[in-house]
This record gives sequence, structure tokens and C-alpha cells, in this order.
Amino acid sequence: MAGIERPGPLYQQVAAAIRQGIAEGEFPPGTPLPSEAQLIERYEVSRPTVRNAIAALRSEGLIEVRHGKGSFVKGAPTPPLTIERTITRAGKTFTLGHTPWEQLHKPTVYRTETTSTTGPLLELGEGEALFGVDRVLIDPATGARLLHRLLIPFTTAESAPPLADAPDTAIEEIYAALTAAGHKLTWSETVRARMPQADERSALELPDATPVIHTMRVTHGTDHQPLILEELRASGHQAQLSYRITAESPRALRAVHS
Amino acid sequence: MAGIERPGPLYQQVAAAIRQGIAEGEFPPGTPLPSEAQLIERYEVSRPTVRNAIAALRSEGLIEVRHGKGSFVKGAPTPPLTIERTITRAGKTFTLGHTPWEQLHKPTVYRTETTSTTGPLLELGEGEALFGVDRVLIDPATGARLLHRLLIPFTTAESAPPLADAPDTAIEEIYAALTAAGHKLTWSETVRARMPQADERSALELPDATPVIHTMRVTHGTDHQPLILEELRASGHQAQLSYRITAESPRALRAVHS
DNA sequence: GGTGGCAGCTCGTAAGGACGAGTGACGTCA
DNA sequence: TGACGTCACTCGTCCTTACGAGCTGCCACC
Repeated sequence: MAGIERPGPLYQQVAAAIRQGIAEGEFPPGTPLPSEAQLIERYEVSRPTVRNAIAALRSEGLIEVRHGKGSFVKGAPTPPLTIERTITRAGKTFTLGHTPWEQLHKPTVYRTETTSTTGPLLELGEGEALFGVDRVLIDPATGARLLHRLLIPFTTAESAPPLADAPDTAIEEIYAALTAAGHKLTWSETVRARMPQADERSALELPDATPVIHTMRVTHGTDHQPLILEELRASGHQAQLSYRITAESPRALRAVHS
Repeated sequence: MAGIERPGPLYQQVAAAIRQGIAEGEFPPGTPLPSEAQLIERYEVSRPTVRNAIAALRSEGLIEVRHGKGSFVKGAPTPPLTIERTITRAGKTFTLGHTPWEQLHKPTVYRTETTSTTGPLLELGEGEALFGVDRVLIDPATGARLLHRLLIPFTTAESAPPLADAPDTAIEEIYAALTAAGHKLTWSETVRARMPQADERSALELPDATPVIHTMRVTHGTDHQPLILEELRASGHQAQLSYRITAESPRALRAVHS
């Protein structure tokens, strides 16, 4: 390789040199890197070595490769869209999601069954009948996409009349219907970071090396019985979740980090 | 390739065949895949093709490659450790974290400055002086690791005497000290999913293709001024966060998903 | 019997050649 | 003038060959 010999595998040295070039502004965001052939000449290495280096930078999310065009430096990661998942106490506004989403299609409504993942959350066995409602939500400002899924057990749908007829009602209407049916709602939500599945990669238009942030929210009724399950999946590059937490009695802070 | 010709690149066909073998139980979790040489014979392809297929499976997190030993099918992802980030209303218990963590080392205490990320969260400019306290927490049951970082602005440390002397106090002691200093605490927390940086990969002992789940929690005082910033980073494979949400007035559910 | 070294397995890195496929610009032909 | 085909450029896939490095078990030597 041209210049000073550094330790480690050659392709790592090439990757480090390109990384440095990006950091120092030699390759500004949005511009194409030198082509593979040029990198071969420049660093005096073989094509596999160059491609290996490029693969490393790709998996770090630093660059993006477009067939027939070249390798492009990615812009600084856009400040991710914040999705409010918040509640404040006593009468203040209660946001379950960023407001101005647009729906890409009409909601997809289908019948499905509980799985080994969703069953326990709904306190049902496996194979119990559910309504499924899938939505693709888009933030008009940034184009960020969200996959939203609603799973409604038949028993819940029957207990709240509007649901059985039209499960593709807006979320707040569903909450309203459940409240009207006499339920006092609480929610519990788990958040995971994981790599996308193939269908998520295409639906969310995820580039390489992009994790998804995945939440499962269970709405509980008065006796804490699970009523519905909401799933939200978004690109880790485009979305972050935000929670606001209020404590009633500060004395309750014991028993943390023993 | 042996057998029926399927469409698409050869290495994808090989990857698909191995994927199928894993799904069908031919290669159970924990067992080694056939070696590269054997896969070459079996599918009648060259070594780069086999390695390309293996790289694809690796980046999906399906297998794990150990130098000198072989490629191993990963076990089903262990049910991740749930970290409670919860609050319930009015007097009930308030858990800021899973309780029985062990510390790997003594906390590392150092002086640092706000960055373009942490400054705005603490409502400070860039380059303002901070105490930093880093901890590596381990769940004794599963071995799951957590990186915990506490950033304390000097002004906060001065306003609560114990902090200036010993910033490496346990978290609940810090909250207690802040409360004793007259603050009525609230918290806001953001959650992101992203790929690890090199230092996180080693500190959390992350395998390939493992995202991290990263939370930033700001503790606010009586006038909502930011007091301290807590960062928590964990493997997406090992940890999930859990929130419990309670609403005071169900009428406040309007203005969701317009 | 114990211990060290070597052999033979694994994957990691590297070179070099060949061809296919996507893209865009240019020039030619109608 | 307009449309289409060609060509030059990009990256994608695939092959062969070679050697280095981590790991393990066998075997010979002490």
C-alpha cells in the first residue's frame, strides 16, 4: 500500500485510509468515492482488497454503493425523527405517537393467530384467532416510514362493538371504544433493537447495516387483562422513541442499582 | 450448483440452501456447519462463492464464525433480559432499572466536556465541564452486559454537596441527594437502535451484526432544568426495555394518529 | 508417564483474471 | 430534430491459486 506501512490486514488499512479521507473532508458527504479501479491504483492493492475495504465501510454505514454509479459518502445521519411515547400525570396531554403521520395505503385487515411471541403478551395460547391491521405510516416532512400493526383478539373485538365491524378504525377511536365499553386503560410497552428481516428491509427501504427499533405495546383493561397488541417498527437511522417519566413520591427511588 | 438451478446469484442460492438446512434441522443450533472445503464440494462452487454466502448468513446473525474452528449455527436468540424503565402513578414502586446488577469494575470517574450531542440535552453549550462516571454492569444470571454512563454538570454537583466529593455514588443516592437539595425530579428518556462503535463492540462483547439499544435519560429538577444525564447501552440481542404507562384521564387520548 | 512439537484441520487475507449487468452520455441514423 | 443504439464507465459475480494464522489432537521424544 502506498505510504507508511501500518499494522493489521491490508484491507483494514485501506478502509482506515478512506475513513480518514472522509473525516478530513477529502471525500465530502454525498460525493462519490474514487472508483474501485482508481482505489486499486491509488493504494496499489488488488480488487478483492479494495472491495473488502469498501464492504467494511458499508457495514459501518459510512458509505453507500450504487451499482453502475459508484460508492457515495453518506451524509451525516439525519437527526432521527422523535416519536413521543409519553405520558405525563394528571390531565396533561397524552401523546401515543407523533401526530401528523400519513398512511401510505389503506390499512390491510386480515385474520391471523397468536404466535409464541404474541400469545403470552396477550395472555392467550398459541393459535388463538386475531384480527390483524397493518399500516405503513410516513412522516411527510422527512419521509421516514413506520410499520404499525394492530392485533385484536376476537374476544376484545366482541366486547367493543365497533371493532368487530371495522377493525381498521384509527387507533384513538379504538381506545375510545374500549373506554366506552367500560375499560380503564393502562399500557405496557417493550422496546428492542434488532436487525431487520427481509420484508422489513424492503418495506422500510432500509440501507445496509441499519437496525430496526421494535416496540410491542399491550393495552390492558380494568382488571389488567390484555385487550390489544400494537407493534411499531421503524428504521433505527430514522426514528427514536421518547418517554417522559414523572414520579409521585421521591422516596420510592430505593432499590435501584444495589 | 448441485440440484435444481434457482434464479439469482450463485452465492445467494448457496446461502438459501444453508438457511433451509438450518430451518429444517439439518444443522441444529450450536453445531458447526460443514467447513468451507466441504461446502465447496457439496454445492460445486468456488471458495469465494462459499465465503460470500457465509458472509450473508453472518450479517443476518444466523451463524457465527470462529477462526480455526468453523462456522456455528447460532442458537435461538435467548429471550432478552428485560430492563424495567417504568413508572406507575401515585405511590407505587418506581423502578429505574433491573435490580440485581453487579459491577464489573469500580466506577471510572473522569472530567469531560459537553459535546454537540450531550450539550443540548443538558441545555448547556459545547465544551462545558462535566463529571463522567462510567460503569460496566453485569446481570449475574445471564451474563448480559450494560454500559452505564452518568454525566453531571459542575453546577449540579455543586448544588448537591455529596456529588462534588464523590460522583461515583450509586444512582439512587444521587437522586436522593438531588431530592434532598430541594428538587422535584422528573425524567425524559430517548431510545435509539443503532450499530455499535468499535469500543462498544469490545466492551459489550458483541458478535457480528448485533445492534445496540441506547437510551439517554435526562433528570430534570423542579423548574424542569436538566440536572444529570444518564446513558445506557446494551446489546440488542441481550436486552430489551420495558415501560409501563398509566393515563389519568382517558379523554386525553385525542390527537393520536390523525 | 508427561510434555512438547508437528501435522492437519479450520478460517483469514491476498492476488489476478474473466465476464455480466446497471447507468449515462454521445453519436448516428431516420 | 428526435429516437435509438452503442460504448465507456461503474459495480456485481465468479473462478483459481496461494499463503498466513488459530486450533486440536496425535505422536515421538525425554
